[in-house]
Amino acid sequence: MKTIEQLLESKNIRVTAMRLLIYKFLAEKEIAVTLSDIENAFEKADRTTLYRTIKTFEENVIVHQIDDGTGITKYALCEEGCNCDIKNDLHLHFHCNNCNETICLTEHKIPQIKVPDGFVSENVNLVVKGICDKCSG
Amino acid sequence: MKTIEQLLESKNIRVTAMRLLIYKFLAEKEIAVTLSDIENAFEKADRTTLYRTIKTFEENVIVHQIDDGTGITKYALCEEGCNCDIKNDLHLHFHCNNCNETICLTEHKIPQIKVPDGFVSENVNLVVKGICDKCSG
DNA sequence: ATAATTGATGCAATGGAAGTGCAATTATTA
DNA sequence: TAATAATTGCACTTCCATTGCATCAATTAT
Ligand SMILES: [Mn+2]
Ligand SMILES: [Mn+2]
Ligand SMILES: [Zn+2]
Ligand SMILES: [Zn+2]
Repeated sequence: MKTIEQLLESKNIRVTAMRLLIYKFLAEKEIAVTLSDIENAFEKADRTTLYRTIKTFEENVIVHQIDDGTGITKYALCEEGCNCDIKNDLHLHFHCNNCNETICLTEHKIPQIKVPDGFVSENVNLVVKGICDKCSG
Repeated sequence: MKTIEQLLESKNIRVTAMRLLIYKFLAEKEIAVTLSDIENAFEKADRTTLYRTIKTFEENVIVHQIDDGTGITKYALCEEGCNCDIKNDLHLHFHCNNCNETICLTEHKIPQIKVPDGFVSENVNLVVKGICDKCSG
């Protein structure tokens, strides 16, 4: 079990207070967050710093981007040992139409999708919308 | 085989020159188009009119919206007899990473996606990215 | 036919999110 | 300590989506 510091160092990312805070924030949430979610959580910090921090995380496969169709990009921590950079490792995302939260269903791998002759599938984005467990209870 | 006029009238949408032109434009294209694609095709017309026309079409299930992950909303005509408003009729979309075109693969229905207990699936967005038939040839 | 009403269009402005240039600050290395 | 490199903050920009309001056109009522 790596510490956050070790994780960052292993990817040659300098350990800064901001990066640790944002990482912890993401780790505590179990849902995908937008940049403005982060912004609201860290009002003292500048938006650009938050933006660049999350981009640094993204480039280094610490978080992955989620396009859930709301038009606003969301981010979530990659799982231990996930291979978000490798096309076939993609998992399913669920967007709740009631509470508007988006979560990673990391257990649910995306089924193989057949495409017509001549088409080459490189990667797949699958978002299921509906009512989440908390809202359907 | 309905004329465009009949289609519009059947949905209580007034037949205007602009609406006919935009409908024909969409019908000629076999790919999904952005608002600025339409804008470029009708430089004399105002963007707002084009925008509202497409929104009118969307509300009346004449076109459907496609979120292919490029960040820009695209639109395509609904098929004859399609039920885009009914959740299970959704089809697959393919986005080409080479030519950047997005097309409807209307023949390819989305497989049933299982979600965990407590979750209710209402609708699914599935976008496959890769190389299209024209670009892979 | 004319007036009243409703809807369509055009212009201007707004808002939100994403992204960039540059200067200032902070951390690392020489 | 000095030189260097990376991070942060501020201001600004761009792009797309959306709205308010005035005007214009079409439909309906008188
Ligand atoms: Mn995820
Ligand atoms: Mn389609
Ligand atoms: Zn919910
Ligand atoms: Zn292509």
